[in-house]
Amino acid sequence: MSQKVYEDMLREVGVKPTKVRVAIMSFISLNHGPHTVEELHENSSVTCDLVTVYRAIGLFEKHNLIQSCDFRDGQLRYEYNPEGGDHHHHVICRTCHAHEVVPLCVPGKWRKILGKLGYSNVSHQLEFFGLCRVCTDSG
Amino acid sequence: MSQKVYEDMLREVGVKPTKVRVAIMSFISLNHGPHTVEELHENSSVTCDLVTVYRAIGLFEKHNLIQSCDFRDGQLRYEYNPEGGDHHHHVICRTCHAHEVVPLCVPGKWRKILGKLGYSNVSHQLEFFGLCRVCTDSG
DNA sequence: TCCGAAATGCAAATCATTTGCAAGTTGTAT
DNA sequence: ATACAACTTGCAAATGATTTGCATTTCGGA
Repeated sequence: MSQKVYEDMLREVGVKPTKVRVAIMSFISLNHGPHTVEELHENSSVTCDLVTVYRAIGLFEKHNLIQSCDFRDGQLRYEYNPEGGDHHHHVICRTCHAHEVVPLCVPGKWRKILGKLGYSNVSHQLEFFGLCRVCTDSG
Repeated sequence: MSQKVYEDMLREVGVKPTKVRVAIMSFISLNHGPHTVEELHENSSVTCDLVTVYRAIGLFEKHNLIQSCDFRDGQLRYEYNPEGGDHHHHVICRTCHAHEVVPLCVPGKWRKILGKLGYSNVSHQLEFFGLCRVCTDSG
């Protein structure tokens, strides 16, 4: 397979492409939707300790290969961080925790502002919280 | 004092204005900057159990009186959620955890989009993460 | 004043995430 | 090839914010 793509992806940011890391990176790249660490652990094509998954995603996130989402349900989720286009966020129901994609992202010009503040390598985490239609009606 | 302001603020959303809640609400309204639960517990003008603070902010957040910020350092922070103007977000250094205000917020028109998705009572959580000047230089 | 619902304090549980350490793996230079 | 040093992994245990259960207290309305 083209493991190579993911190996290179890791090498590019200075992360040694071990078997486990490549497997997780591959899974996260190919499967949409933010995944819990548990999910990554269960579904990646390589068997490893849960701790190893934590360590891998820690690295990935540090190097901006993935981004985290906080649905406020006690565990973080992670999602592939595409360089360009497909960036988006989520809206989560405060009551039933249903969630869906919000096809919006913060304006590009904000990067400039953050640059002026002296920050480099900036990522962001944005989630919307509200009451979904069902919960609005029944609440 | 004009405790009354805060009592009314709570009553308006259907939260019984107990002494503790009013004290916390008052503190959070008057003191800028996101506060950890610990900080609220220590600095509010009323002595109460830490658990009570958790329960109070849980209520406040549910009713959108406050918003949470996740600096990714293991504890959530909370901040007064002003109806109109002063809304803003933060940028946090991934390395040294320094943080400062980013005087930006998501465009108002997004509310409409979220409304169309069927969500009411929408709030959001937005944080930027990057490397501050110091850490960029030394890293 | 009395009653019942809601709020609080205290103690203990929960549970995602982190850490320490020993063992295994990898790349590199000899 | 071989050996070394650095890095990665697994396992077990710790950490620490947040939540939960329950008995007691408080508060507003009858």
